[in-house]
Amino acid sequence: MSMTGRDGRDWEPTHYRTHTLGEVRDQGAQMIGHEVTVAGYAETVRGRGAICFLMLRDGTGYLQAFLKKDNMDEDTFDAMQGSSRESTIQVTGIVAQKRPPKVAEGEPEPPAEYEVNVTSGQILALAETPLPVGVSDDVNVGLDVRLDNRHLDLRRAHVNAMFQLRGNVLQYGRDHLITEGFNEMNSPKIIASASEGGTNLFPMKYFETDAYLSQSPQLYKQLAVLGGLERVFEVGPAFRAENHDTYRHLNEFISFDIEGAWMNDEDVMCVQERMIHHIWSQVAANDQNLIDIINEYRESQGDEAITVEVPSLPFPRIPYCDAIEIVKSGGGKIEWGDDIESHHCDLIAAKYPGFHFLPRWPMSMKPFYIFHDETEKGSTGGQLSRGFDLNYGRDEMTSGGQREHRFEVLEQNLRNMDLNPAEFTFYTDGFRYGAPPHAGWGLGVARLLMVLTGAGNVREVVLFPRDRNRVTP
RNA sequence: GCCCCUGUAGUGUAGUGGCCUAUCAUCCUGGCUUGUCGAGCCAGGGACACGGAUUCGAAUUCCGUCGGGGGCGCCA
Repeated sequence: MSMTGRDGRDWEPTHYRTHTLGEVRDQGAQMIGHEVTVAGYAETVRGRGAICFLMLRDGTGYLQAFLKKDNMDEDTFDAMQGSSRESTIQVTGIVAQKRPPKVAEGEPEPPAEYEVNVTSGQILALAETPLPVGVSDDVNVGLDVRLDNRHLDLRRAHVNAMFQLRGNVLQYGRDHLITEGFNEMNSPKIIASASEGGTNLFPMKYFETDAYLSQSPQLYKQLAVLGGLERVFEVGPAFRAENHDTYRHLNEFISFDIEGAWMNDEDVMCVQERMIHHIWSQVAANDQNLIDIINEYRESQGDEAITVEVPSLPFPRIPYCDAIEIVKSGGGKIEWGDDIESHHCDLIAAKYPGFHFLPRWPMSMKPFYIFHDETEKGSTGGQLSRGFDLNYGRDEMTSGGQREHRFEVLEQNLRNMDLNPAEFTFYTDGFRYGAPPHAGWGLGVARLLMVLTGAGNVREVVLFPRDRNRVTP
């Protein structure tokens, strides 16, 4: 005997239950008269004296347990009738058809529903009252209160759906990269020095030595490629000690990172758009139930429903020089060599609201390890690079590029940026013994989820976000 | 780091110097109810972030502290 799990597959029964709630709900017709043991959270407890209705919830759905004082031990009955919302309860009983609810004259009869007529059971864990976050309350709880009580927030249907979707998205991304020959790897998160210039590192003590939390797997995935793994990817955390406080930044975030040998920037942009296309296609094909749950909540809050529109390929490419012109013609103040800031992105997004690549940034704006072709110059004669971003609307999802594989050029790039090559040997040493041309990118998983779920804040789609003001829970 | 906004029961809110012994919903506690399903009915409970100032009088005005939100920079 197996039971039907949340994913629709057969699960082995466990010590605490013979069936899932969704299974009894869906297949109750064939189960009438059979004894089942189920368990779940008590979402509501409606008492009527000598009878009691317990609405149980597990990962698969809802099922009503019907308790009658005459049918069971009286102390057990009283305990369950007096239990608080969100307590976990196990019941054993006989599957039966529910009595149909009263319907107004002329209304159609609703389809048959099933319940468990309880004969025995126990409270597994009683919930304290009151709940800091009402799981089914019709109030709009603030994000900070929710994050302080994420374990309860997660019991809410739409929140739970978002994180199920997140897990699926990671799986679809992995699946796609594996079909393209990428090998999953893991890089160290404790490092002795910067693996990528620019951002602030979190210092830590590694025994008697100073060390840092890794800000990026950049160097390590390159070394793996140099070593002949050819195509690698990693899904892992990056840590950045920056004092930003916006809807799209965290100090710890998960990135989807790839690196591939014998590839240039255009090659890995193609990998990325195929991967995103695959993720969106799979979500559209498999996860409409989760999207529906999210939309049910959104509609209750007066928010517009989200739809999964699979983006068409290829994504538009808007080279930096063209992007500057779009910003200028939209009234933005910008010159060649300036960074494209958020308010500039708004102007570009007006023309390209979906996914779009911004390739060929000025070399002067990119790190020393980005590849450049000396024949590629910008409209004012500045050196262009093979670095790119991927934006969705105004938001940056990815940055990536072809990497410089020639040792001498790496050293020259450092000198051009007034950096001392002697201080970057941790990076450049890997390139002394020959290196294939290669390229890669890092994609913010939470930012991708924001697009997919319509979340207005990256914290919505990160279980336990870490920002400047939050290290707990 | 800079700029702007904000802090009222467990949660979400009303409140603009006296009508506040502070509104409403949800919630919580107790009681009634042998078919509820947004259960119902009855009774009860719970808050002005903290410290100072102005004033006859402060939830309301001002200052400080500590929280929270938004924007910018930078980034994924």
